[in-house]
Amino acid sequence: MVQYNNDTLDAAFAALSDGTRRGVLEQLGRADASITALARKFQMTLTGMKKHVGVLEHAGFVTTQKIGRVRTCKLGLRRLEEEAVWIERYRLLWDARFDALEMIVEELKQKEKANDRD
Amino acid sequence: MVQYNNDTLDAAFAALSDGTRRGVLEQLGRADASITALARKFQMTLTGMKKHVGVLEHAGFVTTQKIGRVRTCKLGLRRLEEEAVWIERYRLLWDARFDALEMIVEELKQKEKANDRD
DNA sequence: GTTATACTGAACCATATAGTTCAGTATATG
DNA sequence: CATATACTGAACTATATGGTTCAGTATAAC
Repeated sequence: MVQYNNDTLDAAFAALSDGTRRGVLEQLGRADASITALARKFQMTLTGMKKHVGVLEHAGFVTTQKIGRVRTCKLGLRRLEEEAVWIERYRLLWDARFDALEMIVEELKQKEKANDRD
Repeated sequence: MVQYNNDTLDAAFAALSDGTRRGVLEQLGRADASITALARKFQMTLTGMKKHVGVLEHAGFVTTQKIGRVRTCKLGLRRLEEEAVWIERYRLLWDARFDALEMIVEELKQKEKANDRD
């Protein structure tokens, strides 16, 4: 019934709603990194960082690969395409809405003028 | 120490991470609406919808005004500017990162060729 | 072979989210 | 005035989030 759902988008925006995770994405934009390196940089336990990476991985923003004892994290193939599209679509809606409001305001002004003439 | 935080962005992305709230934004993009109207449209109690509207309001996406017994919700002044900027910046990072990767791949290919010639 | 490193998983904690019900208050309507 | 409507707030439930500690396992280094 509720077809307003889109789990992919939910997961993506939820992943982006945490400062640490946004920081991790920016970090990985500069260079791949191990869990340990990220944990140190963001002053957090390994376990804590692992969870954040898990969230980013689940959202498709990050992929990881374990070689030996080191798990290397890198940016995934998902490049915020969908999110950008959603936001853009919303912005268009917003613009349209406020253009409409302006028209109404304009209309009211005209009516007022007409009333003034009475 | 953790300067990766940005509560505004946190609140914005968190607000967008729920399908019902994204639906409400789209709805308000078409026309202002009361809590009751939104609750009916999204098949939810008044109290539940009030909470969603509260989240959107807190994030700055929606403003409300109570006249008589009706609280009318409309799009706020915040038009996802910051979010669009963040996402765009990330996308540039992403592109740069993958361009760099491509260069490395290219480099490896060259080395391989050189080895083949040995 | 011992020790250090890097991660992993389970369990726990505090708080937040998404929803509900129920009992109000305030405002329209007849 | 009586009743219906629209919202509000408190309290409760179930689940998720962001973090921790602690006890492992697997691999690398000496």
